[in-house]
Amino acid sequence: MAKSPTTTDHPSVICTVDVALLTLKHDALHVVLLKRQAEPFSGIPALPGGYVHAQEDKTAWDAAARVLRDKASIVSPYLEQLATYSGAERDPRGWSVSIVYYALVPSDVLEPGHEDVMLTPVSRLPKLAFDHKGIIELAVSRVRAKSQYSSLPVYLCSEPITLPRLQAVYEAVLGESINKVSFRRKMDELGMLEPVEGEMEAGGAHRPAQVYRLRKEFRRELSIVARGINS
Amino acid sequence: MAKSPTTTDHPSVICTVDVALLTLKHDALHVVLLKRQAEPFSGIPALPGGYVHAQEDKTAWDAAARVLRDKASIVSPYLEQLATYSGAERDPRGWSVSIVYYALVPSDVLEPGHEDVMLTPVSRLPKLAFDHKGIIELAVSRVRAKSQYSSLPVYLCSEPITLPRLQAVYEAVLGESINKVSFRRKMDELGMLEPVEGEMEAGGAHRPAQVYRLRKEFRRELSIVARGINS
DNA sequence: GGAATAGTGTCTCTAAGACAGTATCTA
DNA sequence: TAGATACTGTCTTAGAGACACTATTCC
Repeated sequence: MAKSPTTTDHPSVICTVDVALLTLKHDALHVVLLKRQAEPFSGIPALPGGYVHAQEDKTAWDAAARVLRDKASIVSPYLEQLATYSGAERDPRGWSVSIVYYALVPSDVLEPGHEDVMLTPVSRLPKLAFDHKGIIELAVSRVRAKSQYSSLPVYLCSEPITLPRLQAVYEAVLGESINKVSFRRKMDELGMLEPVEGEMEAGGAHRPAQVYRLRKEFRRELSIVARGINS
Repeated sequence: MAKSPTTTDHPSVICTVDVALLTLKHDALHVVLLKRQAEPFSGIPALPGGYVHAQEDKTAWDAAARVLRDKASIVSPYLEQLATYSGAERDPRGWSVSIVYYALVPSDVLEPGHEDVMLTPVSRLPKLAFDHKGIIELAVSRVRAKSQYSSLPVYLCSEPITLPRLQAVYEAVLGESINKVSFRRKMDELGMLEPVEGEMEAGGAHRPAQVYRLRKEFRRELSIVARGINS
């Protein structure tokens, strides 16, 4: 065991972060991909990512947030660690570590402008750089699993929200229809929404829906229930 | 963006793995701790861990398996990634990444011999090196959560197993008693056990218990149920 | 036979789903 | 008023827990 106080005995590890930035478009999960500008995999779509900047980032989470800010102009999304991919084979430059995060945003915070930004349905992924295809698949399955028993999908919605729209979001994420009564019981149990008194969402030839907002306690924190939404 | 083909633009990141090795002793979860031999935190208990050896380890998982082999003589435990801890503050040597794994073993595969090996109840953790206390707490909560709806606790048992003993293991992990009928229904639903025909575990002044073994499909793979064991 | 634990049959209770009813808007 | 969707009341059904009963061993 070395006792070199400041620097590395084993410097030959590349340390990066990548972010699977997910959103909902046309009732389907999409992921943000960027065409790579540099080798390796130049020109191939990849997740937004980059080196950890030890001088600048306090943690890998901060590095992921910086990547989102710089490459997608996203400022404070729901951002959580997914897993860490590592090994000698995944990057031709050498033994690499990628600490991977996933983020959820409402589609309206994505700027349409950017060149090279591809908003791609997760069910139709093209060839991707590195092991990013497997990463996205893991991210999607994680989001599906957490959506079963938590308020996670609200981060795909812009506020304020109505229960019918939120149910459509859950159904899009989970890929199956949900019983309306059960869904509303579950949202009540989650306790994350509060009605905005008197506010209704009109806009159709039908009864308007009650408007809700997310309680402050759940703006950055998930709400969890013991038994999931479907079986 | 750099295009240096083999080495690092940002070399000043320390890359390590740590393992939360958990077992059951006296019906309580315990974690294996080692007194650190070197600075920093020399003499303080810590999780078994070490540098990633880029020449030797194909992935971080392999590094974790090597650490277990070298430091605890554990050969093929259930070993799964927990999370990655990173940042400038957690290690006085500099900006560090620790890819953390957790492992479950039956207590009888732990060699009692080793000096400096402390088998410590997770409910009575001493002062620990680095951020290892928080890591252990996360590992325990992850194991508890997964045990609700999966066969994870079987990795804490040595085979062959009986249902009464397995129920005691689940109860120890979850920290609450489980209805016997429900538990047996759930084990049946998990479908991971097969009875060893004719084999009974005697050893008391009472009816002997049917002996089961783990089906081959589940030796390295969890079995999952949709609805958890308790509510 | 008595004590102890293994294993099972069955009733109750809770929670999820089905379904239909009422409410409230536009055209 | 017709049509559409929001919301709610309530019945049905499925799964989890309670409890008691039988089974099998040792003493």
